Parts: sequence; C-alpha cells; structure tokens
Amino acid sequence: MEPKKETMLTLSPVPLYTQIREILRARIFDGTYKAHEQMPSESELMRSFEVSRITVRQALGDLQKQGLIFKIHGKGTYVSQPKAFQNLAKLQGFGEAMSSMGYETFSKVVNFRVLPADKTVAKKLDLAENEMVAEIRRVRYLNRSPISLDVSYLPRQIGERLIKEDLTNRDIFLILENDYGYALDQAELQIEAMLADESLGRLIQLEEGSPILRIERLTFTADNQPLDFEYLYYRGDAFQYRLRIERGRI
Amino acid sequence: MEPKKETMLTLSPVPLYTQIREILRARIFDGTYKAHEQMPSESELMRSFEVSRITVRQALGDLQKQGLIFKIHGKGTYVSQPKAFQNLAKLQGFGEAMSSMGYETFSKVVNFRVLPADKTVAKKLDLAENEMVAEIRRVRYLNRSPISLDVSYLPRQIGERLIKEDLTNRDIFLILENDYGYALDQAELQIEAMLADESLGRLIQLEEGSPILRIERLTFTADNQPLDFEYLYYRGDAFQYRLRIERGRI
DNA sequence: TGTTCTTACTTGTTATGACAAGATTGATAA
DNA sequence: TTATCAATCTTGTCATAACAAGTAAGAACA
Repeated sequence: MEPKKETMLTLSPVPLYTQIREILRARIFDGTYKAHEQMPSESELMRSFEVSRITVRQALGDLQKQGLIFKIHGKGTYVSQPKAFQNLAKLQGFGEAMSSMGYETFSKVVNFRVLPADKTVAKKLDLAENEMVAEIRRVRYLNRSPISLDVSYLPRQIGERLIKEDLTNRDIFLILENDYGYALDQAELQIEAMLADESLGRLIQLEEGSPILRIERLTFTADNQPLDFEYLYYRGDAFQYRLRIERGRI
Repeated sequence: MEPKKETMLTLSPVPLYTQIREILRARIFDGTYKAHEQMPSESELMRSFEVSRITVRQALGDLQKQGLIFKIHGKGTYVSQPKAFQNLAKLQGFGEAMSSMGYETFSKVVNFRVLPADKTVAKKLDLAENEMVAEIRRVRYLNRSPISLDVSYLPRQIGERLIKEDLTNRDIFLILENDYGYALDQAELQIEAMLADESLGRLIQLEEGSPILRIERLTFTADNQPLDFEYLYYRGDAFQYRLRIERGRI
C-alpha cells in the first residue's frame, strides 16, 4: 500500500519547513509520537511530504531547538521526555532534592583539578586572585539520563578532601555539613537561559543549541563566609526550577 | 589589495563550520566585532574562508543559538549586547526593578482580551474552569529594545479596570497596590529555559531558537488569595535573574 | 555459538545553484 | 527638495547531489 501523502499548502505563504514543523509538533503533542519513541527518518519524511531533505532537516532542527526531539547520529530521531523540577527556595543539593521526590539520581565526576582562581572565582570565594582552588566537574543523572553539568569551586584543601569521597552517590552539601561540620546557611543565585555549546552538549548528551538553564550559585556558611561557588548547567528540555518569594523583603 | 585569506585546517577532523564558528566567536570575545556592530556578510565570509554559503550559515546559526549574534532579514548580521538582570528574591514588577537600577524601560500592550480560563489558569487563580478572566499581553522594553513578553491573567473585573490605565509607563503591581488597594504579599515561581518560537520571536524581535528564560509567576495577596498569574518570557541573551536563598527553610 | 564482515539505514557535513524577500543606496524625475 | 524607481546587497527558503560517519541487522565463517 502506498505511503500516505501528507497534506501541505504549497501555495501558502508559510514556508514549507514551518508547515512540516507544525504538523510534526502537533503529532508529538497529540501523542501520535510518544516520548522516547523513534520518529520517521529523514528519508521517510522527505517521501511523505514530497520535499527535499534540507527542508525536512530544517523542520526537525526547529523541533530540536524547542527541546521536543533529539537526534542520535546514525540511529534516528526521538521524541524528548517531559521535565523534572527542583524547588528553588530551599538551598539543597541536587541529589537531596531529587531523591526526596522519588527520582533516581547520581553523579559522575568528569574532571578534578587544582588551579589558580580566575578573577571571578577569587572574587566570589573572597580569595586572592591566583590563589589555588579546587575545581570539581560532575555530570548529574536523573533516571539514568544526564541532566546537568555542575562545576564547583572550593578552597583547595576542602576540594582535595571532597574528591576522595563518594561523589557518585552523595551530595557535596551533605558531606560538607555532616562529615566536615560546616553550617551551610545561604546562597546567592543568578539564573539565565543560554544555549548548549558543543562541549557542554557532549557532556550531557544534548545537541548544541538546546536551551540550558544556567545558574551561578555562591553558598555561604552561617558566619557568612563564602564556601562553594558553582556553575550549574541544566538542560532546559528536562528541568525547571520553582520557588516562592515575598514582596518587600531583601 | 586582496582580502586576507582565513586560516583553516582543511585536514582537521573538526568540521569546517565548527572551525569558522570558533574563529568568529573568538573575534566577538576579543572585541574585534563589538556589540551591535555589523559583521561581515555571508558572501564576504564565504570568500574569506573559501567555503560554501551553507557552511557559513551553519557557523552563524550556532553563534545565533548561543545568543552571540542576531540577524535581520535583508540587512545583516550583528553582534548581540550583554545582558541585564533582575534580583529575583524581591517580588517586583519589571519596571520598578529596572528603573531602580537606572535602565530606561516601558511596556507596550500588544493584546487584551477577556476569555474563559483554561484548566491551568483556572487552577492557579482558584477559579472555576471557563470562568471569564482577563488576559493582558505586553512586550517589555529595556533601553528601547524589546526584552520580554509578559502574559498576565487576572480576574475579569480587575483586568478590565487595569487595561484602562497607563500600562506603558506603570507597573501592574504598583497599580494594584497603590490605586486598587491590594496588599501583594508572595509569589510562586517556576523557572525554566526554552527556545523562542516564531511568534514569540516576532514579538520581541528575537530569532527563533534563541534561548528564553521562561517564568510562571503566581502572585498572592496578604490574605493568601491568588490574584495575578503570569507567563514571563525573557530573552536569555539579554537578561538574567539573581536571588539569595536560605538553607533549611520552606 | 560466537565473531567478523558486509550491507543497509540513519544522521552529519559540504557543495552548487536558484529564486524570494527585505533593506539600502543612488539616480532620475517632478 | 522630495518622491519614486531601479540596482545592488543582504538574509531566507528550497532544491539536488555526494560523501562521511555512526548504528543495526543479517549472513557467513570459525
């Protein structure tokens, strides 16, 4: 039986790639294509819509940017899954937040090094520039999928101690509090949206150009000393933050 | 004099478009191309790098996704400017936050309508589904550039009253408090990253696929009644949120 | 039964080409 | 001096084509 010919308005002012994108998007939302299900290949879509491959790729590229699909080189195109969230009002490590909500999570240290603090890190941690600090890079996993890259900067000795701990299964915050005796108190955050670049994309298995929730977090002890400065890069397609704030308070 | 030939490693395993992207990116960061300055055209880059137009477009497409450049159909490619931020711990309207920091800001109402609340809006505002609410859509400007789309839902009568006010220069929060006598107290937020779609992109003059900081905010009065439910879409390339949070508090 | 190789299918990269659509600039005419 | 038009330059859209690189499945061989 002949494959079904897709209906498109070739006389429409709407670009072909936009029409195709909207048709595919509607199919994702109406459940025709389900999360993690493989979508038709580029060749199949070319045949169905009777367009060139570049037109199909442009439509798919947009869906990918919107986080609705992902592609695996040589394998296929898949529908993305909906996202988790963390309550932001509470200063918590990722593991404690996720496990209290029933998600399976762990992290993998992908790099550890001791290096001279750059201007930003020195200023945040109230150290002299070029003073040695520890940098710990971890990829966080949620339900066995990578969800974020976490780059932490701490004073050298603390970092060198931490790297010997089981950072796969334990949060740095809990180790600092329970094992090392620091009273963590407050944190300053700044939050913005960015796009994944190639190296980040490689680490958390996300295509370049995907939306990223980027957070800088500086955590203080109870005596107001900065202790832990982090860059957190969460994939925007799978994660959101929530919080409750008040009016009139600083 | 002959245009300078760009150096590239044609025998490198790194794709040509990636090399070009990194060269251009370095030039943005080192100041060779400055914010709002027009970059070389696609044709000029084709000639300089001796590659096809699609290779150049792919490199530029990536820089665009990273928010470093923007394109104007028929005009050219420009370097983006660095971003502003809002302190998130304080529940403020955009105008009051930005004007207290010396930015020039205003908003434009792009749509107002009264419509039946959908499930989400009804639930957030503690109304019956299909009860009529007011929807106010505004584009916010910072230093005369569009920076966000704000879609507010309020009970019908309040919305119908508000739309008669000068929403170009005044914040809805201040009108609710000072003119209408509501004591705004707290808000719940959820924050995530997404990519701009075509319609949003058109409203805030951003290319599709650019990173967006998307925030849902539900504001309550002092007697804990939900009053104002908003979707806020901030361009990620020009804006970030900051806040200070505490450990151990809910 | 396990391993290796080949084939086929998938997405990634790059090229050439053409025309559409928007913006700008300069020339011309009123 | 102003308005209009044409030419040129810019990005947007779409086509055809070829080869690279990754994955999977099935066949063949040990």
